[in-house]
Amino acid sequence: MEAENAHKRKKQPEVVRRALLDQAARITLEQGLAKVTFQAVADAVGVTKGGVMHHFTTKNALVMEVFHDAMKKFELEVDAAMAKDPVRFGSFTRAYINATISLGEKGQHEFNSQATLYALMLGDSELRDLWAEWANAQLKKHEETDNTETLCMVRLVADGIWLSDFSGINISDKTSIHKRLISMTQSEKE
Amino acid sequence: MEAENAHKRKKQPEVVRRALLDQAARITLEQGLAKVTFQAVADAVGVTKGGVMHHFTTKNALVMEVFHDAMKKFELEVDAAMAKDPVRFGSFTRAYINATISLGEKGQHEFNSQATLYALMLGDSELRDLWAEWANAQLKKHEETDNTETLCMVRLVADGIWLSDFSGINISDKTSIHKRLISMTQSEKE
DNA sequence: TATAAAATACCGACCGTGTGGTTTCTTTAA
DNA sequence: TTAAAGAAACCACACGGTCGGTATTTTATA
Repeated sequence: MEAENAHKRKKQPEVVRRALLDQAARITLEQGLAKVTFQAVADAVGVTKGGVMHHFTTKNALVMEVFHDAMKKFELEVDAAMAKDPVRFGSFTRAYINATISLGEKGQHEFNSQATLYALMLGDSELRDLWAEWANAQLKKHEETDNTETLCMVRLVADGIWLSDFSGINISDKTSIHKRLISMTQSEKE
Repeated sequence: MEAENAHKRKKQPEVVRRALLDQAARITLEQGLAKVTFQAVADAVGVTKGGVMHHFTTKNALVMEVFHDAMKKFELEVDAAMAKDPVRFGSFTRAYINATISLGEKGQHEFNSQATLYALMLGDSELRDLWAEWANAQLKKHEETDNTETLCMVRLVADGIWLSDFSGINISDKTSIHKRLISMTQSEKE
């Protein structure tokens, strides 16, 4: 996607739109919500500011779309993982921690949808409300299989790990904790 | 602190400075780092933009001071709690969760230093580095009494709870979880 | 102790820049 | 040929930052 050919290149609205969403999400993760400007997103995709605004009329609209996109991705990821899980009890929590904790090599921020969600939500109180509503709905949706206190705590640890990763704090043995969390989801007694 | 008397009022640099730091922290918590402008802080304290800039030459300087202030407060709070704790093992972790989790009535954001730290740090990558360095140092400082995996997980739960509170997600019984966390810090076996 | 001088605290008008947003024009696909 | 996709040149405004001024404290000196 070169900027040089300028607007002589082939028109691929869906491709451009996808790229805009992806790059906006990337900038959010790497530099924070404040750095997500029309110009920055436009530059990242190789398009002009006007081009971005053709797809997303306002900045708020752009951010909202990125947020909804990440929510959708996250939900799909969780649902897919749950579908593959033979055990019902705790299946949501297991899917949740796998989607939240990135076990790759540390140092570089994982580009997962949960991280995008958090980074967006933490920087904007309007999004925070949206997020809270959606997250509470998710919890309700899976309360039949995942409403014990232990499972709640397991998810909270996952959130804590994400926070640590995001801010660059050392966790001695993430893999070991991950295993332990998984095993905690497998005994039904409280 | 009235704006009307203009600059004929009595000069109280320390009082003004304290108020500026406090209000900047409050705005950060309630509206995010982006809304912390010279003008906004000035208005909140009842002083002019120039007045703010007399105390903090640049915005970065202001934010840094707020951050250091919150770090200091948090450290004092933790150290004080540890000093009162008769048991050595896990004392840092107990102090940490008490300083992090606010058990007050939900709905309104607790104005604690840990929350300020997180809200600031999450919105600025430079602060994130500072934070990571400091937090890692804190961990090292207390590794003698608090370096087991279980204690680490307990602290991660506390972080997760803060995140949930901050974003407005329901946690069924926070008090119960809190008790359980405390009890988890009291048996030394892994 | 009285008072002049120096330093400090604070005000308010101003500037440059970058941002979100508007408008108009050009290119391309249907 | 027409409507969508995108470019490009704008605009208004809020923000960070500068500057010169004024009132108040503090300090130095007689």
